Amino acid sequence: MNIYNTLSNRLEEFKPIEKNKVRMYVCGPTVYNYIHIGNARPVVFFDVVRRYFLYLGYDVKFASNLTDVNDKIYLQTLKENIDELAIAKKYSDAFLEDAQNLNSLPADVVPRVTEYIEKIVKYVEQLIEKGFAYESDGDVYFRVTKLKEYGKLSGQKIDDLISGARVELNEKKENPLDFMLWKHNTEGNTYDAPFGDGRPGWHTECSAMIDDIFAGEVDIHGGGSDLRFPHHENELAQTKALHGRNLARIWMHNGRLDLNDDKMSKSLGNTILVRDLLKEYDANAYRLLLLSTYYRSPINYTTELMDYFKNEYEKVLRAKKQLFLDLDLNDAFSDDVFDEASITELEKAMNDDFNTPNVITGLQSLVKRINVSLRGKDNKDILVSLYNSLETYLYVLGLKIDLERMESSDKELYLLWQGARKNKEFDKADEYRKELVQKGII
RNA sequence: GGUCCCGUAGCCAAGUGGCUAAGGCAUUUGACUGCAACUCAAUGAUCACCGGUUCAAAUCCGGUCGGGACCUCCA
Repeated sequence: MNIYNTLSNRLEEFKPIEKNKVRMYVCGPTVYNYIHIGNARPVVFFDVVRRYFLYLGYDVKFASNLTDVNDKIYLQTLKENIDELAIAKKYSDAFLEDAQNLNSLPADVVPRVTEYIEKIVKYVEQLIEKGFAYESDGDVYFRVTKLKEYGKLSGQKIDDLISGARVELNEKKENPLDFMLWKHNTEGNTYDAPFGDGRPGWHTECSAMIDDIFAGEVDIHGGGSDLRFPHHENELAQTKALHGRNLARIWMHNGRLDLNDDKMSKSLGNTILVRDLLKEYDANAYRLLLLSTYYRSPINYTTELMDYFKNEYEKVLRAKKQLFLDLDLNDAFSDDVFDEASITELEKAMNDDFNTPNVITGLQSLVKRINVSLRGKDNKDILVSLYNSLETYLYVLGLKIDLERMESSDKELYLLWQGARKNKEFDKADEYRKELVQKGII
């Protein structure tokens, strides 16, 4: 399996650090608001990455943090008139709920900054001891110039970054690029630390959490491409400084989602919240939309595009329903037969840096074969193998279609419908059909 | 100023050196059908432009034009 590594800017063959295990860490949100549909892209994409490793039989440990201590959370308290912990709780819960409604598997570990203050403080202390960080008027900063490789992940040189000219002036810093590990003078909740009351800086939490949860490098560290710099660069810098090693073998960054050709951002006010989208559209349809473009490419979200994937999803749904019905009527389910060609297609696409667009093409052709086989009254062995293959696709893509086997009375009803049609008793047939539709059977 | 990405049919989108450039939507046509829905089949590309390398380029190199990202909180 090849994965594109942002650190090396090339495809690399995936080799787990520990045999048959995958350690994944994906940056989660700062919980000061509901997430929008662009925030959902990494939530869905890295879920698919994880699902594929699970499908391959890897033992996957998946951690994704929640940043629940942050200035933005404090600012939100002013709007909502509840305290920081309540804001954090409200939007943490909302995020986890949204992720679940998007059919993403819950993370194995969900570390929160509030639970990690002590470890973060200790992390900062160690960086000070090693000379990579310094105190300045109660703040603590990371000394970027001490680390020769700073800039490697983002492909930037320190001098170029400085000449970027939009770096804020801050007299407390030795160098404008130095980033904050601990913020002393701050409004809202503060925490005790040897260098003074304050709050952790943004970047340190992930490094400290990964150290704690995985006790070493992770195989894959993921997040949106806008986290590459400065967030991930700084996480990497801290780890290099403290342990002299990388934080992750492979760094993966997903592309952005635009809305009608504009960047979607809360400050522009052109966001669509996940929870609003899901009132109108099935989560499966949105997953298809997100996965229909290669993960590193941008997606331009429009209503037309969403409607298109709504239709595409409904085709998949109909095919599964009809196939399921056919197998159910004949009691023809069986676990161990697959359509090899479509499984091979799935694996080939996924092994090629998670080429989900081609997986979806495979899904579409599978759906077509199902339709043809159902019409052609192919034998049950073929139908069940197609069914099991479809289930594999749906699992990897995280499309959730739950169907229940019919009660015997429903089976009878179905047969009555078929019989009435055969006998040209169309009034009766239409009644049966109506009832079957109501019950969601056809 | 620095770093980087993209430009494939009306639309979405694979392919990144080698048979006739995947697939889907829309369009048009046909088949199936008691009606309806569904479904199936057929239907379109000088791969932004110019030049170069090569036996061979959408794919590599140079240039032109156009669009965009990051360097600042942001998935």
